[in-house]
Amino acid sequence: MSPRAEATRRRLFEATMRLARSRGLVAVTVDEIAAEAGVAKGTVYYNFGSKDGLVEALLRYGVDLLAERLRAPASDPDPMAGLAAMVDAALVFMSEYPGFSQILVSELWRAPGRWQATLLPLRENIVLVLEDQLRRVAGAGRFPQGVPLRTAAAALFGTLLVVALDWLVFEPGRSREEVRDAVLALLAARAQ
Amino acid sequence: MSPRAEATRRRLFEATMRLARSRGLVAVTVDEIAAEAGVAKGTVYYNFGSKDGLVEALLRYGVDLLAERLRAPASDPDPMAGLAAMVDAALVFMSEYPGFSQILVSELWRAPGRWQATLLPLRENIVLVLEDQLRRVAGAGRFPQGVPLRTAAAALFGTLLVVALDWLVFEPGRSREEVRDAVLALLAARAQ
Amino acid sequence: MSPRAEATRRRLFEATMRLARSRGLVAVTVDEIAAEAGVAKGTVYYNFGSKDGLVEALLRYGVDLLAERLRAPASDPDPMAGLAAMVDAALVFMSEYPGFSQILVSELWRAPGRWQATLLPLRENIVLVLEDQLRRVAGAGRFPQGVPLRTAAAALFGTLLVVALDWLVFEPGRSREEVRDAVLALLAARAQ
Amino acid sequence: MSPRAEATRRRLFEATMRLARSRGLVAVTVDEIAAEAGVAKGTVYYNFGSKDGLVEALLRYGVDLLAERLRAPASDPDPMAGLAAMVDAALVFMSEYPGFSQILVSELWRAPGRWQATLLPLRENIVLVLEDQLRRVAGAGRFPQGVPLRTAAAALFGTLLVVALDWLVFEPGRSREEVRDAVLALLAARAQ
DNA sequence: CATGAATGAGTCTTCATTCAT
DNA sequence: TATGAATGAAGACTCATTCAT
Repeated sequence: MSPRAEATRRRLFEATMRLARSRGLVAVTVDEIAAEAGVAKGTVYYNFGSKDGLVEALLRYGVDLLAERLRAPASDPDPMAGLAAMVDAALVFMSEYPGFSQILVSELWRAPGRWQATLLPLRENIVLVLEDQLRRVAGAGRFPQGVPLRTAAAALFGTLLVVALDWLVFEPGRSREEVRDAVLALLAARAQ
Repeated sequence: MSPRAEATRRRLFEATMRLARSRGLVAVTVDEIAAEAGVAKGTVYYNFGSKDGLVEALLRYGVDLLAERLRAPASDPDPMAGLAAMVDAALVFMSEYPGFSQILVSELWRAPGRWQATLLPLRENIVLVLEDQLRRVAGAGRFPQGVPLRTAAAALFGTLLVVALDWLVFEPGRSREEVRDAVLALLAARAQ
Repeated sequence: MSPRAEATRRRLFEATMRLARSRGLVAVTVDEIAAEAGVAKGTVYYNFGSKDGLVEALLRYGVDLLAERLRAPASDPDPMAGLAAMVDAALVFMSEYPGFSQILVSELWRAPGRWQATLLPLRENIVLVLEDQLRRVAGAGRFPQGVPLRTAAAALFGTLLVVALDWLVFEPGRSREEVRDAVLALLAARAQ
Repeated sequence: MSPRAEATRRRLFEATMRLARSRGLVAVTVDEIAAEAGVAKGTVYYNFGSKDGLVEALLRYGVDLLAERLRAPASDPDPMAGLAAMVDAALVFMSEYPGFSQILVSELWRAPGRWQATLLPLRENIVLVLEDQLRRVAGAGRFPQGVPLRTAAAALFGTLLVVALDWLVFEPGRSREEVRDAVLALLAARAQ
């Protein structure tokens, strides 16, 4: 793909996320997306084939970016510090891309949804990163017993999403640190 | 309102929830809703005036029902048992109305959303019920310090939603008790 | 179907035939058809579901009408007179519906075409009517041997189409009788 | 024109005929033609300026080729043998270029059609070749009186087209000789 | 009261054409 | 000379809403 096309695609992603935040993917029109990105409508179809194609590529793009951000703190020697850094990284991502977070929370639990086939493996990606970290935390004896790590990781992902959105939508004045500490405090993953 | 009209309205609500579960409110058409409910399209307009009118009435109906279910366990003399019963009641509601839960998670954090004006006061209702219960738990010394009760209640509501949806969509085989215990274990409210 | 809907459909058929004559079905837009018929565009979709649906119904409508016209002279006791009357009936139909004739000649020999599945059985209908008549002519000893009746009937149908169109497009001044006699003279189906 | 360009143009012609056979000229896109011919889309515009330019060149190319094929048997000293050879040559051409034949039958009788201005003189060419031959047949006393030769030639052209298409589309198993003999038998030109 | 045929503004999509490289 | 990314006017189709019956 040419660098020019690459840039065009990224601009279409950003435009879509900005617009979908308040109205949802379905209610955003291709005309609006093209206008917001500063390209002609045909360009969307030249690059993605359809509105659905654009959405699918956007979901991949966003989730891959989030997973990459989450993976960075995994190497921290202190598991609890690493977990805190992951929570923080997630909050950073979600405040950078509130539109994408809104899209995720809207689309992730449809049964079956138009993009389930795309989203499921992507979600798996993220949950695995979190699960690995929780395993390290558990290995350090700092995770409550009785909850399967897979379940805890999935719950952590969902909780992060909704807490971040609560923060961004209803209490944008609070600092990221506050929110991060609240999440950690609400998780049982703190010292006994 | 006549009992017959009442029944028609309820059937339209149920049809809407069934259809919106996998596609979202915006993507569901009035034709489909009428067909699914077994009435003529004109009947929707006769009863609700518009699609938005139907949606608004549905949101009120669902949230009021959920709030009512949550309020019942508040009278339990043991705050922790009451909290557990509330979590359980929420899970019961969400498994009874998975479509409504999906609608909530899709619409609650739009900024600003088409139904924000309707949803915000309704959400307030639910969060307040949870906050009151958390206050009782805190009064019994069983809630970690440092997290404002309002924030904790809001987070609890979101977490309940996403954990319930995780359960219903991805692990429908698990029992409600398991899920409830996982939620309680993951909340710091199990301190001591 | 209500009489009102019936009338609407017929008007859409007539409008489509008028417009398709000079440009072909593909080049005619649904907007134009609706405007020509004096209804809103949505009415086309309410009645036929799609442009293709309209075209398919139109093909059925036109071919059935033609077959009906052709069947009338079959009862003539004189087979040659009956054949002449059939040729005449076909020419009458084609001069009444030149647009439909143009559609037929454009669509009949696509391989495979979008409406082949619809057209093939319809064409069979017409060819059978002609074949039956040729069989009566042959029974009276007035048809050359060596050409299968099926083939002759199919060829007669095609020839009628193109001769009628030659007449309507290039020599509209000639009378129908002249054209009919030319067709009959060019066919070997005349006295030996 | 360079030989290479000549080859490119011919490949675009062949691609267009292949694609237009089942869908018609209007429904075939420049993208498809370029892909089928194995060249970039820009090459079409480089060589023909527009889609219409390509189509016009194709019509000229095909009709000239057909006329050339038809002219060859005109020198046969036996007019009936020459006519039979012409019919045969036409059938050979149409079986070699079924797509072109389909284009002709679709476009020839539009009133007025997009390519009428191009097609009419071309058609005149072919009809004249046939008319000349019929004149020779009539000179030998083997053509029925009462049908103007111009009309008979035009009808013969149309009949050849539709009989050939009937053959190619509905009865591809039959031999060309059979079809040729059927055409001749059905023409009154076999008188005596 | 209820219906369903009809409406038309608004969407998604196509595709002939242009033009920078 | 050839390419293919980009364009935007135009076309197929949707769907909330209206209204005569």
